[in-house]
Amino acid sequence: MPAAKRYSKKREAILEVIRGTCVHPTADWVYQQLKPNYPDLSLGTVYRNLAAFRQEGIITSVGVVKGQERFDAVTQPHSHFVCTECGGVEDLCQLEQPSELIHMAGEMYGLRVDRYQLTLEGVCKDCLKKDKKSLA
Amino acid sequence: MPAAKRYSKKREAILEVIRGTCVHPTADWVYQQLKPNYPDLSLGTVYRNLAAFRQEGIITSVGVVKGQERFDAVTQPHSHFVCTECGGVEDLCQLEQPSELIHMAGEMYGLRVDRYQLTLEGVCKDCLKKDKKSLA
DNA sequence: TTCGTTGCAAACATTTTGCAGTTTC
DNA sequence: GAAACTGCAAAATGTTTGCAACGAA
Repeated sequence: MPAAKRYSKKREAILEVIRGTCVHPTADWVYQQLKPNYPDLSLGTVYRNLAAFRQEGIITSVGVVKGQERFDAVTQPHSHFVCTECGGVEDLCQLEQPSELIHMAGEMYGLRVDRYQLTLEGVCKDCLKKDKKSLA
Repeated sequence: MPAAKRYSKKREAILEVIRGTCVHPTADWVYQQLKPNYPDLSLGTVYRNLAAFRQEGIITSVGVVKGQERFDAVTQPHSHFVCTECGGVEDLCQLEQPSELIHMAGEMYGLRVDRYQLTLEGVCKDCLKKDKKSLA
């Protein structure tokens, strides 16, 4: 791991992409977005930078959905909904966080809690609509 | 996918193993546990049965930790703590579930919520102890 | 005898890594 | 010029799958 850090146009672009979307992208999604403007971009670079961002705490991981890790530029705790049909991930910002509960849990169990995440799983609005249609 | 279902000693054993532990095992962990008693057991069989159990709702997935999926024989909603150092997963049964919140969220966003999960992430008791020691 | 189940190994998909060339400072 | 960054491709990892043999009903 490098001690100092240098500027990199591609790194900046990767961060911009993930900050500019709410789809909670995969590494490959970020790569596909940038490829047209950066034809010599490598998927490995995207992985490397995402890993670095995460370590710096600039981004966070929502978890693995259908085998692919999903990232999020919003690092403050908030809830997510994962659609098991389309794999979509939505923010549920209006859902309040059980932060007191979490704090208590740490003390109760003797743990250091760095992060927490409430994840709901089910079928999203669009997929529900599609499913209804295909039944007809 | 088969319509009817037949008995299988190995399937039973796999279920027994996952029901008899609280480590939230990986497929490979289950495999390693059974290998001594079932020398001709195949890892593929473990994967196939775990997938089937999950589809039947007999087991559930806690998520992917350090690249490996973790399973749980307890299917009713409860919270988990994941240690980012050792990869251990603990149940936090005493932590009450924000079930009303979840119910509201479904209606608010027009979603069908099938499952939810509160996951805390940090460093567990044992790893905290180890870390302290290695500092000395 | 039928057809679900399994072992085995090959196939797959995602992610990581080594290295040589390039870019930043 | 030193060291970080990148492209490329190979490697590593976890999981899935095809097929022939096996086993339960």
